[in-house]
Amino acid sequence: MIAVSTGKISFKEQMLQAREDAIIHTVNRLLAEKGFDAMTVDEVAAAVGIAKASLYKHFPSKEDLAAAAMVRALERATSYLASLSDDQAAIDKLREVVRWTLQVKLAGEMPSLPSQNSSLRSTLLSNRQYMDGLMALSDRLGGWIGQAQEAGHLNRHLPPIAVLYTLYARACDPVVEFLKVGGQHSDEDIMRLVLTSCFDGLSAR
Amino acid sequence: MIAVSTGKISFKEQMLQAREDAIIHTVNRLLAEKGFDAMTVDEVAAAVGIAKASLYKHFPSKEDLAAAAMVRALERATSYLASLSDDQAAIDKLREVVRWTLQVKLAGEMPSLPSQNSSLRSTLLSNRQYMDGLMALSDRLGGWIGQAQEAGHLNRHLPPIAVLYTLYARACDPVVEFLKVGGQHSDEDIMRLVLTSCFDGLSAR
DNA sequence: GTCTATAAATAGATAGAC
DNA sequence: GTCTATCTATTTATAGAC
Repeated sequence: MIAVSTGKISFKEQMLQAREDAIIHTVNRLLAEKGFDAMTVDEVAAAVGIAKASLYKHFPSKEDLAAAAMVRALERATSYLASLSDDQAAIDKLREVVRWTLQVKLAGEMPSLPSQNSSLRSTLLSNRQYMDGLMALSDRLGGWIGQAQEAGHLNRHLPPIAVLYTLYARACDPVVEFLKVGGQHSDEDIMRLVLTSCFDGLSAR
Repeated sequence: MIAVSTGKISFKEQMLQAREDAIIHTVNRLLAEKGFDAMTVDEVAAAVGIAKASLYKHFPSKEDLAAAAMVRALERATSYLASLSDDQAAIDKLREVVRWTLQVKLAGEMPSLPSQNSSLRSTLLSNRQYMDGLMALSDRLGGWIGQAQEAGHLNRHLPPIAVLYTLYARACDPVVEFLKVGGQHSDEDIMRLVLTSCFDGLSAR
């Protein structure tokens, strides 16, 4: 049945896809709000408005729910990367990526997972979509990091992998939440502060 | 019964204290290893070698166990701060503090708690020892941050509170773990890299 | 595929004897 | 205070009707 589809089947598939989109959106929000451990499957089902058993027809486990949300997040990130003009210097694109990350985070839409959870970890490692998405993202960022180092814009003494990890870490930087709950700074302020400390460091220049 | 103690009572109290020390040490290790959510009270009791019910005679809840470990960690930090010479420049003391933090972390002895957990959060907020210790530590670091800014060593455009949070965040920086599991860098390398990106930033100088 | 109802397992906390 | 045994609540996951 390759390349054959009736309108009815397509419609059904669209409905299915739409529901899964809603599920993933809810999971994404809950992962951003309370994290993987505090998020319960009952909660997800209730928020989506379907029975828990129905949820398990779409995703075989809680870990797979989280994985689907992470795949979606990676797609959003990759999509944003593609929107950046090739005319910009690599260092500027990297700054823009971090800014975008902080924006998503401040909007409460950045899912974050505990790096210690082993069952979650193995699910992610065996998820091809996730691993491929992560590799694609890392390759692209890695390329820009190399370019920025060659151009003398990024510290050449830092291994590219360390730079990459440091950029990724902005997606779960607790400084953002701390400053936000402090209430003394606007979102724009927070982004500026974190961007400054990330790229320029704490020391005076 | 103030300032009165028999040898017997003192001995009993010493035994009690020793046991609680062992409990706190175990909790500290487990919090560093697997985090608060993954740590179970059964596990703590088994590791200490006592029954779970006995554990609950010492600490009324899992949250209080974690709080006790955090108080201990704050004491260790404060003790380290006190060991730093007043002759050093404030900026150097701050660098040393971060280096010490990374060392403890790399040794697998830095407990870290989820900032989202609300029951844990309220337990910590109502724990006087914890709050006092945190305040004392923050005051001291805050003083050094101010001095370093006045001396022109720290970026004056960053609010001291943002600097403080950024320093605290090194205690739960995932970059450290990522680089460590990568296996390509020694602990000394990792400390150098994280210290560089923290104080000097990713951008070239 | 969606539902209700329930299984199965886990974990925080406690009762009561000693 | 320490123990064994148990309670209670929660949560992941599934059975089975429709």
